[in-house]
Formats: sequence, structure tokens, C-alpha cells
Amino acid sequence: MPEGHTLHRLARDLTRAFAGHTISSLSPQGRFAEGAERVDGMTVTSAWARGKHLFVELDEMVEQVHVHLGLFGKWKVSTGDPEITGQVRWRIQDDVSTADLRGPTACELLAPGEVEALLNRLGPDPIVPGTPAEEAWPRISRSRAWIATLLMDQSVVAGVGNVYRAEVLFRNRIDPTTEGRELSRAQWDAIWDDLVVLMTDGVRKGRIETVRPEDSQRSGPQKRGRRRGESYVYKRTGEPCLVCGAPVQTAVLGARNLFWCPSCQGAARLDR
DNA sequence: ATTCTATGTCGAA
DNA sequence: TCGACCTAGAATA
Repeated sequence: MPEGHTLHRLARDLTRAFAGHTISSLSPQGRFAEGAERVDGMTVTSAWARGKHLFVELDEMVEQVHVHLGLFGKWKVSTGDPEITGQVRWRIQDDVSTADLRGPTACELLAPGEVEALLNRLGPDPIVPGTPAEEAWPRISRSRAWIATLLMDQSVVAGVGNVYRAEVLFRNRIDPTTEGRELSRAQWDAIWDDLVVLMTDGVRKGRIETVRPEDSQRSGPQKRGRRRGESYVYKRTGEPCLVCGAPVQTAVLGARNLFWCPSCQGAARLDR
């Protein structure tokens, strides 16, 4: 789940549940014991996200809690006082709600300067309203790296992960092995605008949905419209392309699986 | 019941 | 380039 839309959605949910409320804070598992204890009894100001990073602000404290979910991390926000099960790194609670964090790559207190340094390493985030395609263009247009690699580089664009990468390249019929410097400005603008639409939609729906209704597979008169979890190419190796029917291809690129349609997109440099 | 796999990132070799 | 991190749903048996 954790691409940028997940973190922005969590920021919204945590803000709705806890902003303005005094919380109890603990680290049942113990690996955030010191930080959790300092936060205990404070009031949440807000939670916010940039790319795949989540920050929780508290009053009376200049540090913020920085959370990165990594591949496995999950937040569970619920009402009531559920029993602690498994490894809970950080639990925050008010009279109504409980939020449990499990398996994060990072859960730590960061001083203002450290937050700023982290933000400075991130490229523009499509989910931040009003961010123009222009901001990423200098890095894209000068790079010899493939666009498939650039989209996953958080210092170029913040928040895109393996699903959005594959799907946005397919939707725009872009060869994933196109070098950044070979991409036209119009192509980049189209990719960016599509990321804005898809990822903003992902925040609202709480899941990634990329298949246009007219391209969605129909498995019978009862099942109309987009199927939950359906994708054009992501994780569809060998299955027919929803648009042209050619088998979806896959290759490992930088330790991540890349998926594409060889007919709709091509991928000259990956042909073997 | 057990094994596999993943929407991510870092640091050592 | 590879292993570590260390969760949970999906896939396999």
C-alpha cells in the first residue's frame, strides 16, 4: 500500500482523529520507547505528508515524529481501545481513537533542521496541490537515466512507487527505457498531469485505481466497471494487455519489477 | 500449515 | 549488487 497516496491519506485520517486532542503515547514493542514517552500527554497539532514520509506535529515540542513505512509498515486507525497484538512500534490514543504503527522503516523524532534537510532531498510531490510539472523538468531533461528509473527516484519526484510508475507509463504510452533527456516537454507534462490526477484520486479512494472504465475487463453482465485492484500492466506478467491483447512483459530493474506492454509502449533497450 | 511475495530504503561488499 | 529490515495477504501444498 505505501506509495505517496497512502501517506497523504493517513495524514488526513490522523489529523481528523487527533488534531487538537491530548494523546497518550507508548511503544509497546519498545523500539520507540524514548520518543513515545516524550510525546505522551502532548496535544497533536497536525499530521502531514510529503512523498512517502509522514510527520506528526505536537505542541510544546519543536521536534516532529517522522514515520516512513518502508515496504511492510502499516498504520491501523480504529475507535475504542483494542488489545495490543503483535509488534506495535508506536500507539497513540485519545478518548475515542487508537492508532497503531507496525513494521515501519523509520519512527523517530526529528529536529526542525533535520526535517528541512529531509524535505530538501525530495523532488516535487504530485499530491501537493498546485505543484507544476516544471519543478521536476530540470532533473528529467538533463538525465541519461531511463524514465522508469527517474520516476522511482524520490529526489526527482516524491511519492511515486512501483505501481504508479508502471501504470502512468502505460497510460501515456511511454517506452520505459526512454532516457529523461529524450523525453519531450509535452510527454513529461502529460506524465505529471496524469500523476496528479491518479495520486489525488488515490488519496480520496484509499487505493490505487488506474484503469479507465472503457478499458476494464468485463467478466459478465453482472460485473460492470472497474474491478477492485485491476491494473493495466502492474503484476500482470504474461496476461493480455487490456488495450491491444499483447502479453504484458516484465523485467527486473534496480531490484524492482518493471511491467510494460511491448506493443503499446515498446521497450527497445529491454528486448533480448 | 507453510511458503512466497510485495506498493521501500539503506548500507555493506 | 545484495542482504537486512520484519508485516500480512496471497499462493501453494
